[in-house]
Amino acid sequence: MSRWEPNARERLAKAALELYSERGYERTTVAEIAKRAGLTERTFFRHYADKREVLFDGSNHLQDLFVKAVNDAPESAAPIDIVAAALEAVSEVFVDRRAFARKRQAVITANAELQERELIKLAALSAALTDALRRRGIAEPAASLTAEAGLAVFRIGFERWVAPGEERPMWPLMREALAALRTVAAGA
Amino acid sequence: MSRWEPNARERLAKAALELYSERGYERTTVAEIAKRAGLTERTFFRHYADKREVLFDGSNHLQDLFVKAVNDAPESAAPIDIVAAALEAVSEVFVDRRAFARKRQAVITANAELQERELIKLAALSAALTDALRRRGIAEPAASLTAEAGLAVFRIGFERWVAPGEERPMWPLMREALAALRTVAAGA
DNA sequence: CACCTGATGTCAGTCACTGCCATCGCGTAG
DNA sequence: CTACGCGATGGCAGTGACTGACATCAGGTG
Repeated sequence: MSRWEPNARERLAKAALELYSERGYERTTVAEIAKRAGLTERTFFRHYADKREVLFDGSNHLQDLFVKAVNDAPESAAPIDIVAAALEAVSEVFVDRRAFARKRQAVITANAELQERELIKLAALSAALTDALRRRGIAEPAASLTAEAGLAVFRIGFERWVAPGEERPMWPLMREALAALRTVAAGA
Repeated sequence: MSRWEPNARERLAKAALELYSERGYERTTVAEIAKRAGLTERTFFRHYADKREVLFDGSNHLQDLFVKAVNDAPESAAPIDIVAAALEAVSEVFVDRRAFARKRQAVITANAELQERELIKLAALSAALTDALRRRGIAEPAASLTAEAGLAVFRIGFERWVAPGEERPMWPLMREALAALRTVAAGA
């Protein structure tokens, strides 16, 4: 038997989400999170850079997924179709995660600091997408705009997917948002 | 003669930008900013909610401008043309502010926390634009997407406008980015 | 002249976050 | 088998952002 319980990082993330849900982000101290996870405050900061980051562990994974999907799109695809393919691939991964996503999103929506962190994660994702598109030979500013527009679609689709009462899977919602973007940009 | 020097708020903003430029945001303490402005730390926090906000006093003004321009666009204009009109109106206001904008932007670019704050200000702007578009009868998700796409154009245009060496006025840069968006979204 | 108001100062306190050093079970070189 | 180093953790003091409560005082008001 090892000296410490395993999965310290996961225990911290779980404790944090619980506490943020129960009494709100601001009224939760890092010491409380650590205590619930059976650890100390100092150890929390060894696993997560700050009190917000504990909610954003999945961001890197999402970014990798997006980039991989862009890389895997057919050679001949137009920028907007590459983005569509990436959105479809990413949508698959969220199957069975709606309950967790709703809980997490409720916490984030209730606090401006957490929204800031979410926005910068999305901005990093946008930059990674832009890079991936440029590596496929798409020039600026088309690469940036495609990434930005694609993420706008993702945000709106995700927002609807986690909305209370919504039960459709993610991909159809993404497809709807994408169609709306095409219409708007065409000048309708 | 009054008891205190006037324009405390402006003095704080000026001192903050100077210090953030000189030694970086992180290595500047609020006490130092207050001291340079001839005030105390406590007074700083009476004028600005936090250490970051002192760089974002102009955000509300920008948002008002955007919304007004949307409201003033011709009745018959399509969503994307409303956004174009707003971008043109906003561009006028930045004439003669390039030096200040560059200094401020350099500080923000050098620090992740400041970028977070900038992103949430832009998100608030996006929400305000969405509202304004909806009040003009544009339905969702077209309103959101138009606002998001419009802001993507603004970000890219602004980025180029403050880039070193760039001397063209803002509006032509915005027009170029807008044209690129149309092309991308059309599926080219 | 007495009173009120608004902008500021003072001070103590909380909490996020960091640097430094100590602890100790475990694997491994010798 | 033993000594040694490693890795994850704890303990602790310190800095700095931010807040709440109370004091101060010039100038306007009745």
